[in-house]
Amino acid sequence: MVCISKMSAAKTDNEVTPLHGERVTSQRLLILRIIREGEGHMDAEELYRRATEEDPRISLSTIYRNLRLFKRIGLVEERYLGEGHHHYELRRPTQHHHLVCLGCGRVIEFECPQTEQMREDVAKANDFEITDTEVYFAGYCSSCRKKRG
Amino acid sequence: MVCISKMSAAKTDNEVTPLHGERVTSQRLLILRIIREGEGHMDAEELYRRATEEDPRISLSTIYRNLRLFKRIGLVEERYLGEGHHHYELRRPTQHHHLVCLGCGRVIEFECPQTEQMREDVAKANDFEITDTEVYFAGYCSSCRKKRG
DNA sequence: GTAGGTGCAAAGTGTTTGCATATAC
DNA sequence: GTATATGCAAACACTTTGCACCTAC
Repeated sequence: MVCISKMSAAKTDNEVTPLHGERVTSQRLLILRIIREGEGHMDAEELYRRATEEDPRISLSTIYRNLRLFKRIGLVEERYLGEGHHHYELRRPTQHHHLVCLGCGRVIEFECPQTEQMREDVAKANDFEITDTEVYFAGYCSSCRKKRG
Repeated sequence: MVCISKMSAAKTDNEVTPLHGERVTSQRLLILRIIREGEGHMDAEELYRRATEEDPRISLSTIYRNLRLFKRIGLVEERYLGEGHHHYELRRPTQHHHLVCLGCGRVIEFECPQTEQMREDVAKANDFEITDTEVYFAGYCSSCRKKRG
């Protein structure tokens, strides 16, 4: 379930409510829906590809413009998982992190309660207000390890 | 002190020893020295700018090519700290992580012993061999918070 | 009606590559 | 001498922007 500050996306498209002067356009609904359905890590290109299937006239700049918007209003999070471009996912209430296989590119999500404590410690120690947290591990999964001996 | 698998850089340039067939060129020495002296987070452009001051003929592609080499042989680590490009730093024996101010761009490093435990847990749970670890926090430092009220 | 969003094509970044020349070994 | 690095310019991939048209409010 998504329900954040300025624009919120509910279960079905038509329930989306703009709360900030951001206009509700068919493109925005479509993009949000695809991100939601894609659950997980999609880059702009993939998002564009899928969007085009439903609305062949949609443009890549609209994708990028709206990703930036969604990011800004906190609906979507941007991740750099080490391949030269970004992945996008809906912001979820529970923090979760990423484990990436450098062999096959597979991305595994995991949760990590310790992070919360760490975050507080670091915030306090540096007098920061921390708004973003990310833990990133990379390595090789068991099947990729087998392949390379 | 830096002393890793295939090529090692010691205190002064001339002590550098290639251990892997990688040739020791003046450009490589220069780049490594600048990364070392720059201590911290320099992007390729900044590295290039400084290198040009000492060797006006050095080219940006040499910078990139060698950054890739250094990364591959484990001398240097690449970090994406969220501004559309990478930062590079010498690999150090102690794991450290990054706290970035979204207001002024300042990067603070911190260490975090808990991460080691986390890493082991995640590796075990997913049957991974984890080779890279990164914890990234972003937010606002105290002076940027004041500015924006 | 108007501020704001879209599509398109063009421009920007950051990064990589092909090739002839130069250099470490 | 030969394999490997370099410099240069050209190509790339990802992302942003300018502008005329369109649409949500």
